[in-house]
Amino acid sequence: MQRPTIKTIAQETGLSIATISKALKNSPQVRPETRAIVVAAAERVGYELNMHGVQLRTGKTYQVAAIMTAPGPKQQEWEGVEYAQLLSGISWALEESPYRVSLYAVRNFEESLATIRQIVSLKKADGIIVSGTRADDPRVRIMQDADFPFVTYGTTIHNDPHAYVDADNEQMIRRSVARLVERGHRRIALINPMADLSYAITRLDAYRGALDIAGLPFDPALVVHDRLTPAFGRESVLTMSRLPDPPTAYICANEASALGAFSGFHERGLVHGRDAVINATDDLNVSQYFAPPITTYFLPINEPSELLGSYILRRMEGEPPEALQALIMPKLIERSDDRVVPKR
Amino acid sequence: MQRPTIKTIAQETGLSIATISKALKNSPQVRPETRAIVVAAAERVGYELNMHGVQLRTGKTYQVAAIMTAPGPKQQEWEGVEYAQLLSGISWALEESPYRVSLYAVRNFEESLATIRQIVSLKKADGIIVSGTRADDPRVRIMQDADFPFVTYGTTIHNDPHAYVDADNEQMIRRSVARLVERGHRRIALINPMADLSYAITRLDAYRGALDIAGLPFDPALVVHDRLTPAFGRESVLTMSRLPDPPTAYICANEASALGAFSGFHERGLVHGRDAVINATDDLNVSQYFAPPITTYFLPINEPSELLGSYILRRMEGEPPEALQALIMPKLIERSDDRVVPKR
DNA sequence: TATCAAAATAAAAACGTTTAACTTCTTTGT
DNA sequence: ACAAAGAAGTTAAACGTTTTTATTTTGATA
Repeated sequence: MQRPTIKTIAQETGLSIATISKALKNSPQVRPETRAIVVAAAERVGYELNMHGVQLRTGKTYQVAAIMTAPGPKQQEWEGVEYAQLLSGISWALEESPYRVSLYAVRNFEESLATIRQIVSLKKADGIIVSGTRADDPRVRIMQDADFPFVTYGTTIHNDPHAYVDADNEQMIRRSVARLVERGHRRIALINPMADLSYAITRLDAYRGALDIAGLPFDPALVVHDRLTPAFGRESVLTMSRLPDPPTAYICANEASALGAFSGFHERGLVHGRDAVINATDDLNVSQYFAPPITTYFLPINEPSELLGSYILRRMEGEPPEALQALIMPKLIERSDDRVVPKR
Repeated sequence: MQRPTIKTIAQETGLSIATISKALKNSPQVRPETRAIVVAAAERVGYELNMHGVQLRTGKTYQVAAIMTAPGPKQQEWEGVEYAQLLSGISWALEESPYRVSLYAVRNFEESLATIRQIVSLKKADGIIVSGTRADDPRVRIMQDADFPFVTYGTTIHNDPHAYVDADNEQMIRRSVARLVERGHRRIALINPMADLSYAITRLDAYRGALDIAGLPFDPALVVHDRLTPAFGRESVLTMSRLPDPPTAYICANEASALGAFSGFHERGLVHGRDAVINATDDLNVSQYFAPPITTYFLPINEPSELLGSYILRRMEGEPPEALQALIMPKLIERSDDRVVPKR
């Protein structure tokens, strides 16, 4: 027995396939009574819309492309693990819609650029979600030029306005620094993501601004940029703790680097809360299990990810991008006093 | 200007669309010279196959459904993070093929069952990759009954043979236990995944077998089953360390639970290597950053994930499932001596 | 050179849907 | 009472491909 089509329903009801099609999509051209008959018949025969027909006819793909930048296979590091939660959040937001998440794993920025170019020009999806935005992001421009719906996870700085979701990095860093200064810290390290990422710049600027306000000097030796792996956090601590005037606080951009920082503490014999402290930005709620638990700004990743999903839906419906911008302020979770007794 | 189709090429070359179609798929029915002409023309006009037409005509979807079981949004726990790497591995394995990974996030087993039922009956994908297998898995049976290509990440115990990829849990646990026994441990705890998962049973059986061989008694109080979150690892340590005769070694099923176990150590004032030790199964290579680093069986997750990708491709090509089964033995990484001085 | 089989190409139908254009029927306004 | 307008439905074409069937071309043979 074949899968029923609108033709099946047409025969079943004696109506034409055009009417069936219209009835099923609630066109005002068909009478409510007729629609009821059609719907009943569809129900009876177990009809389900065949997307392939729709896609061919309308050119819509009903796919949302999620561009996932993950390091290559050789690169065995704890990086980008929050992507799992990000994807599931997006997927759930699309659940009630006919759209599916189609995954495009890429190794680096260039690949993501090429992939996006292809998706846009060959219309392999109806919308794109992309993360790891740069200050001036060519991918954003490509999609804007083609008038292609997209949402970024992360802001840009020099691009025209577009739909985005991001944590409020600016506020987060300003308050982090201010709080540490209040607690007597004068040498605060910033473990920052890759320098070309937009939020690295935002964080750095906020950091410098906060230092200014506190009347503290900016020391480039206390700022590092790289991929946010544990290895990076570890190396940073190993290096900076050897400075003549080492930091008493480390602000880590995520939990992976914070974990690595702990590893560096262990290696150097540093004790958290005595020699220095670690703060972090948390989106997996894992810092509470560190020993000791650390103070973090916590933004449960499902929030931005579900927002990404609903934004791309609304963007594909034609809503203007200006209405689809969210900066979310993470919640401060103070798990540690974070005071450090000044040496001597 | 419209996107070129085979019709464009037909006009361009003066051939019929049937010939174009055949030429482009290397049918022996078309002369090499003709094919050359067609290919050249296709190149010239920048032709790309339109999948929608193909899909409608052939019924193939060129989608591989990846069923991702992730806890609901409220459930803010570090769980299932390795899924990100899993998905990217699969996605890379499919890169050269026309197939794409389509993501289906589900909250629990029942949802995954329903989702798979739907994918199979409505043919929403050409193949399925599913994880979290149970000893007797109804999803496997559904797919087998429908003769639907699939690969599981994880074995089953009571199902008919099918394609799978898994770590060799049996060997891993046997050797883990034997190694700990060699180092003087007589009370070894097993932090195991949910009891209905196939690998929980495999691990438990191996654990009992290894204890038997070592002449040690089996104590049910030393075995716990639950979702592998840090919270679970932590709770397990908090509880077990209060036993009259507490364990001196904890074998954790993944890194999340191992991290939680450390948190439990910290809470109880236990020192790793003095009071007890933690071993784990590692697929993200993160245990090296614990303080102190712990001994693990390491299986870089990209290995099984790329295997999953290539297996599903071969399965969709019609290879028999018996040829597509892999049990991978993780590599022992001894980061700690793991001897514990007996109390008193 | 005529014949025939084989090889190469063309024609046409089909996959399931949407939609523009058309027909029929009913209602409304003068 | 009748034309015009509106409502509800139908017809037919179209989206881009594959594949079955039909037709033409080619080359070998008698």
